[in-house]
Amino acid sequence: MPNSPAIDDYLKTVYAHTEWQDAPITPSVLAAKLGIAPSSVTEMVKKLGAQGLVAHEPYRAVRLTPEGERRALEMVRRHRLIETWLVEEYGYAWDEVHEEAEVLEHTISDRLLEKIDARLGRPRFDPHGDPIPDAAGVVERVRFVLLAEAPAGHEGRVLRVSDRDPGLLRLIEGAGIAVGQDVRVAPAGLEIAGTPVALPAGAAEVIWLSA
Amino acid sequence: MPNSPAIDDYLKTVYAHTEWQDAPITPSVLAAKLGIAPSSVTEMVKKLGAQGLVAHEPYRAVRLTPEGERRALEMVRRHRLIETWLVEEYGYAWDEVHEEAEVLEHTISDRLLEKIDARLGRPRFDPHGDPIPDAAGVVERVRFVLLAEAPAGHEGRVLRVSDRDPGLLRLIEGAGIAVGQDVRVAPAGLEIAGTPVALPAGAAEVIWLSA
DNA sequence: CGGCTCTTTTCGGGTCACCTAAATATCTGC
DNA sequence: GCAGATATTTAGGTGACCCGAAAAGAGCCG
Repeated sequence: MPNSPAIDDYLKTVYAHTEWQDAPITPSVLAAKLGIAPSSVTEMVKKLGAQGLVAHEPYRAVRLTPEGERRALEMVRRHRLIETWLVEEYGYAWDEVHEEAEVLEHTISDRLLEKIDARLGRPRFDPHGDPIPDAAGVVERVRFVLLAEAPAGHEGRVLRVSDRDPGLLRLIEGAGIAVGQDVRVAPAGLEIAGTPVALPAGAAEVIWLSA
Repeated sequence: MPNSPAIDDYLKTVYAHTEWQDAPITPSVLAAKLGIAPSSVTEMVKKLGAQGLVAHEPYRAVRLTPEGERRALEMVRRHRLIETWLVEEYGYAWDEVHEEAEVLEHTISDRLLEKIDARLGRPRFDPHGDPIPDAAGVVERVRFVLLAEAPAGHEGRVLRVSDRDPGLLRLIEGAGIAVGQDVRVAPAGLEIAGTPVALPAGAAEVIWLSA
């Protein structure tokens, strides 16, 4: 059973959904994230099930099998390594890499990917703070809290900013927030080194802090 | 009329055929080069004709329209720049780049391609000696002879070695022949700096010399 | 627990790029 | 200039992946 770009995208999306929260993904959410009709998801999920890549009972959420997860991690690795590479070597800003990586992850050969990985010094996190699985599919796990759910007064480091919305990413960057920064959760925003910082609308839903 | 990888491959292949010889390509040759059935070519050529990319009357050869050539040159540029980049930056050998470039040429964005071009210093020839069209589609043209058709005693520089057959490329490299070298055509092979060099079978059909 | 809503699936279709087999046009040698 | 060989086109499919409309299941509220 050979893979295809479409299949890889499904697996990656299912995986990504559970990476920073625990509920498994439902078909409608999967459809929304992939930008396709729910009926198409039903069909494809059936195929993935037949290939042993996902477990799925009708009208229930979709989960990856171990083999499905293995392949998903492979794609996540590709995506994040490529994003890192575009930022480090080609002067892309962290909010500009997602789309290009979305395409290249399907077409760069294993060989080139390995050279890229080596050249970057086998990075363990991408520019958004997401961990990059190693070639064996092992991922670093860190304890985290979503900013929207962190109590006021919580102190931590900005671990990750979701790369789903480039516009929001730019606003967040404009507000002076960067991955790796030490921050403190204020009643209505963040404090960086004691200085309060106003957050763009929706930002608390895409910023993760260390626990 | 959006492009597709398939369409781009047709245009590029039609263009490539007339680049180093003059007869326009026939459907069967096109099918052979693309590795698909002749009937598929008929169908696709009809579509390309409807889009104004090729001129074709039934049972005749296929020619590019100006617009078709423009797009073909765009693809040729992509292919050759990517090949050059893989050799210069990622340590690929000149016989290893073709396949990777074949895929990446369809998926690298204009923006990344431009950065690659700039980083390489806007090269005008690729590792096989093929000229790289500039962003406006202008190509360097050089007077050339196919080795198989050069008279014994002819002296010239190795301009180009076709990249179609990686195995043959390796044999040619193994024989000590490289792009840019000054050579002399001997009755049964080549002379490099007076030393006769034996040629692998078929090599004379893929090596071009300056006229 | 019955009805209403929202989610998911089923069903019939569509496009793209490919295929094989069969028909037809062109070319070549005599 | 005609027969046979060869090239090309037509006709009828196929597999991926997607769609919208309609049917069916699941969840919830009174």
